[in-house]
Amino acid sequence: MHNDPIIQAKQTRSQQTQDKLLQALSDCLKEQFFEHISVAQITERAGVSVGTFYRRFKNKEALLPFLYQNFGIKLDKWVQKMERNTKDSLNEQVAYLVEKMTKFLQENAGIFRTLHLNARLYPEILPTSKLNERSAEYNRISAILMLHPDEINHQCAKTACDMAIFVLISNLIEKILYRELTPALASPISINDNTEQITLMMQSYLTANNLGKK
Amino acid sequence: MHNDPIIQAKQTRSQQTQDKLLQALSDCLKEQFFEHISVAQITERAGVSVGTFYRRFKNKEALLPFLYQNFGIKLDKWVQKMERNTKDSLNEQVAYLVEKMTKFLQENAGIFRTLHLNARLYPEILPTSKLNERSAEYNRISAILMLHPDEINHQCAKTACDMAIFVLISNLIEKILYRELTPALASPISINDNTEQITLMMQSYLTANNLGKK
Amino acid sequence: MHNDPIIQAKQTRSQQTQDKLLQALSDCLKEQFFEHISVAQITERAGVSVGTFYRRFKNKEALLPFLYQNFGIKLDKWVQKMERNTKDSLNEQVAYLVEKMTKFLQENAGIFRTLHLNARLYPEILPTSKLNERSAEYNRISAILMLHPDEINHQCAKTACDMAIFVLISNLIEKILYRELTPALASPISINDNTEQITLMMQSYLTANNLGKK
Amino acid sequence: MHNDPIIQAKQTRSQQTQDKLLQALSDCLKEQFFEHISVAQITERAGVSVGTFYRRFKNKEALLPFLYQNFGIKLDKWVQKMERNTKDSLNEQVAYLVEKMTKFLQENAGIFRTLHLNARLYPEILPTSKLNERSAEYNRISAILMLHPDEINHQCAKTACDMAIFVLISNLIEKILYRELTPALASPISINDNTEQITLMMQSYLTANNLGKK
DNA sequence: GATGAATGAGTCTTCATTCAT
DNA sequence: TATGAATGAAGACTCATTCAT
Repeated sequence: MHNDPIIQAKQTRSQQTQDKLLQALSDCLKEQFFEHISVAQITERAGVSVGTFYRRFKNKEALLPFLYQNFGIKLDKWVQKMERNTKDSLNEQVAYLVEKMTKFLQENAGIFRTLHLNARLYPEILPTSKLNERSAEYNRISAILMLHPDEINHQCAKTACDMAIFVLISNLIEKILYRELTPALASPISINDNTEQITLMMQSYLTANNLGKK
Repeated sequence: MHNDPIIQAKQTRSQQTQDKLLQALSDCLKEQFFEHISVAQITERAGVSVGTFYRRFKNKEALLPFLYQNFGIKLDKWVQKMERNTKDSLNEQVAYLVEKMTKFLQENAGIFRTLHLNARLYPEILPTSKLNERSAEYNRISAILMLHPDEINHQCAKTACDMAIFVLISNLIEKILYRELTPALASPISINDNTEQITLMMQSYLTANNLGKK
Repeated sequence: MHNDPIIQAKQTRSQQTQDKLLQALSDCLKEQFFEHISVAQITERAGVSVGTFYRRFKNKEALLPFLYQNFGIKLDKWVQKMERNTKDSLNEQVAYLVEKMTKFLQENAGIFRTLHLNARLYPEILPTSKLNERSAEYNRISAILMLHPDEINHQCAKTACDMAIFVLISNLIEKILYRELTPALASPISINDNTEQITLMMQSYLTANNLGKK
Repeated sequence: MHNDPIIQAKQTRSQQTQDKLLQALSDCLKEQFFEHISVAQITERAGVSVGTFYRRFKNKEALLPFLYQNFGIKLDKWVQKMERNTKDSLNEQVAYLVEKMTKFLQENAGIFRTLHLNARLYPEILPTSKLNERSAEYNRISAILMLHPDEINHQCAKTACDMAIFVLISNLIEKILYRELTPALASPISINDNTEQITLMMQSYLTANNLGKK
């Protein structure tokens, strides 16, 4: 006769449906692109009726913010993990970051691809605030490199770290998320080589070695 | 009453229709994404009937290879120009390449974006052979850097050049084509800084300076 | 622990719910047509759940008879008022009736329009018995004119009075309820002129002047 | 090998479809109200596909103007007929008009009901210009009565004729189009009596007999 | 009883593709 | 051969009604 289980159950029912729908969308996204997924498909996969879908969400697009939000949590956790596992030297830190980020992208390729492409197809439906939050996380990753300021040989260490992170991410997006397409495909570098070389490139860039320029 | 002129005329007419349709598609692509363009729209813009469209092309997707082909010609010309304008030192060569490629992408952002996204949305409709041709062009760009072998301080100069080019392209795709989106947006590097820094990074990477690593 | 108060309370509560729903429907009808009002809208406005609605009423249409009934009470009161305020001469009586009826329609245009249109859109859901009751009220209005039998110059005074009332009502429906639509709109008669002229017409018709007929 | 038949055929095909759809709507309207008719119903009845419907008309509502237009032509013809068949005396003229108009409404009750109700349900979709045209036709009918100015005993003959016509139309709308509903139902006047009495009323009103008032 | 979540039939609408002319 | 009318499958969305809690 306790209230809690009942309330819990009530909350859960509603929430369960929403979760089922989000999960169904995630599943569908592994096979096809958002645009090609119909509401009927999602609801069928979720085991609910279309009406139920429209009771929760205004339309298919309304699901995306939740996807972004869920992803944000995942991303935050990952960054936290990186922040807890710092390395003693810059070079080690860079190597570790490249390795872990590669793995992170590989393991979440489906969701990453979706969000990456959606952002490009529907820039308007992304709430600006969310984007800013990503910016915060990029900063935090950059800050991890900044833990080794004396090893960074650069006019502006901050800029260098930001740039290194940005280059790394751009590189991994193409190499990991779209490895079977141009430009990744056109480039004869294997994934393993890519990991090694991008590490090397970041290290070269960040450390003293830029004396050569002028 | 000679056959030739008539056939000629027919071929020409046929060709004209095809060109008109391709042009119409290109025009439409400036305003909306391929997916959202209907056959009716294309034919209306081209001034031909839908029936005529289906006489020439199996479906809308069948237009894309032609678009890729046209782009291939453009790309080839650009690479040729790069091949003709080589620099004396590796560092100069890198700086020149970064500058020109940035400009090339900026000037053709529309078509680049379309092809880049289409490739990601419809990987299946890209004929493999076309991709290989791209691969050839990537190779040629890489080869330009290889003109300075003694300046490249690397186990495998070829790998290093390929990698440098691939990183450059990935970087420019995000920074130039999607500058208002994550990750470009989340990164605080300006476009000018990006040009400068990516040059620096490639130079650091390619030249001797990797002594620091170990 | 007496039953009465509880039952009373229950009945009251039940009745309250019903009243709330009827009131909600009335409110909605001021803004949109019955057809376009959803059960969800009504219940939301009434502050009850849809389930509760369906416990009370078979469906949305089942609300209408209650609306008609409420209106019947209003109408009855108005007729009673007319019956209490009779005039000495037929002409005066007609003028008074026209004036008051015009005002009555103007003041209740919303509900009149609704019932008038609903009756036309859903003739089947009007319980016949209710209609007969209207018939009774029409008769009572007609009877008011019949209070001046000697002034009515007609083969059948009853027929003449019934006819006069019917013509008056038809005229006011179009002129008052739908004054911005055809036929009212197409007719260049102003509302004031209409009041005056319909009075005149009824008087002409009812009084001696039908000598012309044969 | 004449062009005409072919062109004719082409024009006809397109036109035929449109006519079929309009006819189908008309047929459906005999059984149910516009609002309750689905596009699928109309196209099925017309023997064409839904796609064909949407090629001609933006949506269901887009059919209405055509219905109005067709009706306008019919109405115009009827008015012309009335204009050609004038009577020698006002009384005869009134009687003739009442008789013919009653018949006209009876024969076109379906379409009249539809237009009358639609105007009330969707006042916004009626192009104002069309309404004005009706106004012209009302004027023409009124003008027929005005052919007997010396028989009309009224301050303003024009006003009297307009009023008479408006009252007649209002009366017939309720009595003919909605004879089984309030107020027509509530009034004990038969249709035959109504014809006779409305004639009488108009005659009384228009002719000298208004001396009695004061 | 009351609640409101879930259902699913029904409607509108689009658009790729076919086919009569 | 070119045209554009016709087709119909497919998808989005609504809402009256039911039913588990």
